[in-house]
Amino acid sequence: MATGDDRTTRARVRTITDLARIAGVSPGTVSRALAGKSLVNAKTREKIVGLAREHGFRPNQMASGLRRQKTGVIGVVIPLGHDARQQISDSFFMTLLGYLADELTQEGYDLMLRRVVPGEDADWLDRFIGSGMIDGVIVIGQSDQFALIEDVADGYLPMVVWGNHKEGQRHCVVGTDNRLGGRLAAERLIAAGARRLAFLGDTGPIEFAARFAGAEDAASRMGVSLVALPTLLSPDRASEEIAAHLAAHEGEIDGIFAATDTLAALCLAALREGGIAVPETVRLVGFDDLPIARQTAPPLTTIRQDIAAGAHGLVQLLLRRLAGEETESLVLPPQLVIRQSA
Amino acid sequence: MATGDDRTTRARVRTITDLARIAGVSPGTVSRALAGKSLVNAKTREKIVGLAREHGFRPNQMASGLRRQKTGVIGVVIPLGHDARQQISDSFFMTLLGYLADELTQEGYDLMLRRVVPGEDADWLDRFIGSGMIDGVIVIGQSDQFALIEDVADGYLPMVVWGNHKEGQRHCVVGTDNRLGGRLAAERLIAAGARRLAFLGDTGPIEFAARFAGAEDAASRMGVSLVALPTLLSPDRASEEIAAHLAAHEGEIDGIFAATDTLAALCLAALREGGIAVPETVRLVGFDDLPIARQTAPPLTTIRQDIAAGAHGLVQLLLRRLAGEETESLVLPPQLVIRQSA
DNA sequence: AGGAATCTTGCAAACGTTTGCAAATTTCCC
DNA sequence: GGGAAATTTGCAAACGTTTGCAAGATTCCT
Repeated sequence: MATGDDRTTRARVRTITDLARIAGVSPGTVSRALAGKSLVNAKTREKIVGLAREHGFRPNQMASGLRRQKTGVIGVVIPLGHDARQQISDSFFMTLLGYLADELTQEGYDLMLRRVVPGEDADWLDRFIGSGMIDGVIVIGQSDQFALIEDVADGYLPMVVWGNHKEGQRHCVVGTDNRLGGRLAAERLIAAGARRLAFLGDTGPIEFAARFAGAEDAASRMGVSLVALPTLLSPDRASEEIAAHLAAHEGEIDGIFAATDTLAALCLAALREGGIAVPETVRLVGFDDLPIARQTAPPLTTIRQDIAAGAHGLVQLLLRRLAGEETESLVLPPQLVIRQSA
Repeated sequence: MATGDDRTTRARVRTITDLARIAGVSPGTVSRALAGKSLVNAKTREKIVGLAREHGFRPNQMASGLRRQKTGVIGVVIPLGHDARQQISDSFFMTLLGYLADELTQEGYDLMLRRVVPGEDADWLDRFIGSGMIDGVIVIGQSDQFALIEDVADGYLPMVVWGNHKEGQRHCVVGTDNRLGGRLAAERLIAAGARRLAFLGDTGPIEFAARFAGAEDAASRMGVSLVALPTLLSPDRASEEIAAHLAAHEGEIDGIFAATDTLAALCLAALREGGIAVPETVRLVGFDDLPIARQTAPPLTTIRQDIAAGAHGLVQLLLRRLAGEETESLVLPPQLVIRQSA
């Protein structure tokens, strides 16, 4: 057996031409056989496929990509607006990335990942698209690059973005209805007895701004107060910042809507530290429904984003755009998950 | 201005030949100019680079890759041994992935991500390597594929694996000294007053087995007992399982070493549920030092893996292997982080 | 049996870069 | 000013695959 293997494997077969020589046919035929085209005789195909397997041959994707003018690779890019956001956003974006990997694999695409810092590289999106390495691109998070993305969208069809939907925008986006989510959160706090609300989080990023706006909608409709407690979101500083906010508003707040479960968890720790009972004294609602939401004490009431559905939507829309179709954006409904913090 | 732009951009310049025509030189010269080679006259280069920028031209990476026989892409593959492990492993692996993305970008490489289920696709590693799309590969986690990875390592140099180091193995691995970590955990539990220890986690995966072995070392040396409480690690079932374990060993255990912070967090919840005081009645130590470890109540004492250092090591070793060097494995020291759970 | 219709195959030209080689140009030195 | 040396360019052949076209086999029908 070993000798047999040695003999057949002796000259490594790396190209379709090598295989053609061994099989006694032309390279074109091998190509057609391996591609499973119907233009090749069944017996010939069988023989070629057998030989390919035996020699562990796989056609070179680069050459194939070059010739066919498509690569079978989808680019996934995460713009990091300010470094500070990076760590906080990780948990959510990374989970989304995992689902994306699964969805794309299932559709036969590979995934090329890039993190970029737009500040250092104004050209990030064009560069990725122009590289010729990817058939389409998924942008995870608009960060502060809304305008640039809009520009690119005008001349480049196969792009889908995870983020917030804004009336009349030109790029195709998939995302949760943040405003509705914010409303649900505030309504829950109010239903749980809160009358003096606070929003914990930076209102700069567009998604967070929408969550805040939704909360404002509910608060003003129900006639309760709402104050914004901006945080830098830098993971090291967030804890102190939150504690400072809580101290500054001691006794003036009885319901907190955190922009993110991660922030909510930190907030919960700060409240515990301060001896403030949750949910008795202060009610708390998070956003995302990350795994951590289940594991805090008490478990977090939160607004769930359906990450799996989001990934699915991103990929399906992208596929249709790859086929040349102009697609609409997709706005997913958030869902209130009641646990024990509110 | 608009007219000027229109005129120059009129015929989209997509290939190096297009640009050559405009610049009045040969394609070869353009190629050399853009590559920054010294064989081209400074003035010519300047002109060409200027035109390239003006027209937003970027050389096609596929063609370049094909010709140069290198792609500038590193494959990162996550084998999912059994589906069950997937979700639990996410938190740690995804963080590692983030750091890898940064390290690789910094070195000028792109990252191609693949998740594979070895059970469904026995050929996963060869297929990735043979695709011709990547210059090297980083495997995140050995899962249950140790033997297969060893085989591949014999014939393929540019591969580095995150995982456990085993005496005499042939593939280059970067990872934490799990056994030492296990010892540190057990020693901490004992120092905190525990005498009847338990290990919470599946001892199947090789990393976890090593952690358990390390704990055994310490336990037997110090003359305390240690029992293994295997868990399936499927996220839905884990909670119930842990609760069952705790109930079964009620009062017989005063120190728990959880294989993972995620498990430790679940365990903490179960203990709280059962009204068992931590760390007074039962001491608890986790592993990884994930962000969550800081946010539980009480915060977790845990064994820290330096993920950033791991990512750095993986990339540096891979680079040396790409240069043809045979490299040794890299074993990183774990670090005990004392918080309040033990 | 003879030709039309259908299958299979081979040929050769792409896909867009890079690069060894040699030709053309410039610079330098005596 | 003349030739050697150095610099700058162009030419054309790769890299490994796919695919339109046409030629060669087969099959089928009358």
